[in-house]
Amino acid sequence: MPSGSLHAKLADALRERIASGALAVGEPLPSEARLVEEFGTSRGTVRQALSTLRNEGLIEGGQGRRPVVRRRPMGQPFETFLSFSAWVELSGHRPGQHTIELARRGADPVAAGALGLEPGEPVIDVLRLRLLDDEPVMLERSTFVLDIGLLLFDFDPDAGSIYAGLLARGVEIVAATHTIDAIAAPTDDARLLGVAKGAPLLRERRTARTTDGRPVEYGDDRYRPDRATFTIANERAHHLALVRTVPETGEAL
Amino acid sequence: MPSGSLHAKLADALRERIASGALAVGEPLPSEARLVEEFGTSRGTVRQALSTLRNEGLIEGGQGRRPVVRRRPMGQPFETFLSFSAWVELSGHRPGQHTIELARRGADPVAAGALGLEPGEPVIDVLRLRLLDDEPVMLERSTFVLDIGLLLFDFDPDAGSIYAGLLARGVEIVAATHTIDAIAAPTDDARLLGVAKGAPLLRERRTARTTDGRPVEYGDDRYRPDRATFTIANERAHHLALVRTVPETGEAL
DNA sequence: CGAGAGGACTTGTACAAACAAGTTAACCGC
DNA sequence: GCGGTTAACTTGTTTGTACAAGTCCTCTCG
Repeated sequence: MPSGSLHAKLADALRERIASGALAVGEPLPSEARLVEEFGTSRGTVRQALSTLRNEGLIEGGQGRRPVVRRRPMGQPFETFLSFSAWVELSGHRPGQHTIELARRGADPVAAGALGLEPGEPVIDVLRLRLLDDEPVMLERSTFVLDIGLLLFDFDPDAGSIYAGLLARGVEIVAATHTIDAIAAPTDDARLLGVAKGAPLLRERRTARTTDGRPVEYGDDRYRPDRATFTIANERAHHLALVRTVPETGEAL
Repeated sequence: MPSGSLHAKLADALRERIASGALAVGEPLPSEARLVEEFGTSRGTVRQALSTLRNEGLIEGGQGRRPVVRRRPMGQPFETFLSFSAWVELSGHRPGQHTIELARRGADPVAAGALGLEPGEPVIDVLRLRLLDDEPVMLERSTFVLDIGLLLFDFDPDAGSIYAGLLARGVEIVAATHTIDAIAAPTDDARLLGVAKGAPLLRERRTARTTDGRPVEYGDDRYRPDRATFTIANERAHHLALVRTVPETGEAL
């Protein structure tokens, strides 16, 4: 998808070469002069494209030395973090889901606070059990504001990602705030996830917003910590990237 | 600290104005033409400085519209995430620590694996109880490679940040990988942290590296989830920022 | 054989000019 | 008064040129 401007097309082309492996990890990129020759643009445009890739963390290097392809492209943080299905597939496993409840009711105080509503205002609640290779991994409680949540009745939530379904209907979620902590499993959650009551669960609470900054979803996801963890890689100056990872099996609780 | 190049100095100057409040949040920056006039540079240089600030997330804006100062500068993610002391102080609380053990012994298999050593190779183990307003919040188990760890005997670990002490001795930790999950508190940990045995703890395991990529520390931090959580804010395209936050008091476990 | 000088190559910085495209506000006509 | 057009202003894109500074290889000299 060439995004109009020349430097964007050039950046896309180079990204493509890196993704396809035409430019291997650790390998130096063609020199700027070479790229100028190949793409028929000016050096300024080439440098603008390279600057984009540098900001994305795809390449690194210093003065006098050709930039090299970075070790780990570390994926698309946003989509990966937002979508359970996308994460599981990226991990090489098979995602699944079972919708336990899809209901319209009054908002509970916590969700109402996060969504900027009054408690009791009508919202759409979704309770889904998420599976990884047919085993329960996560219990997802989502609360959507009414107009967005009503769209959920239009498609099958068991089919796949809710976010993908909403996106197809024009609802674009572009920002979210996540809080991660740990809780003891209540009786109901323990039964659904197949763990003992009181066992530690990894909890991620989420407020998701659309382009205009309006919060449209409040989520409370509870993971079996032996099946899912969160991983963060950070480097000084260069920004953070966060992805969920599947811990090695056989790890003791 | 003007970093030599003109565009870096210009970026520093603008950062300074934002930090000092001379450019308030939400306020538009001077136009590029205005900055050219004021600093006596070319427009390309001005644009390069603005590009830097944009990448740092300090400003945002689109074509035809003057860029505006962003809502939250969102701090220094790396230092904040690395240093317990810095985080607590930033949260407006009083940090404290009590070193329980500082020992030289053979590396256990997990730490050895993370540090690229053979199990049993000599390492330096540190066990510290971290306090927030005099109450225990986190139990920190760190394993340092021998040459780095020996430096710890030179200064008082109870005085403050180990990272600050190491930095003063020329050990610069610039990258780390963090894994977050939840575990049930073992008997010893429960006693030290003042929670019931089996209570859920938020665990962060960490491998920290120096400039050359060599892993020098493996850490296992266990938090009381009612006193510390992890928060992530992400926006599409724009990268992630992560900070630890103190949850509101009185929140039920 | 090793160390150092030199030069070719590469990226970083800075300036200048011109046009494209989006935003804003004033202005004019109805 | 209201709506649409226009014009000024602003940022985005692209090209061109020149020099500075760092890297890497080669060649020479001791």
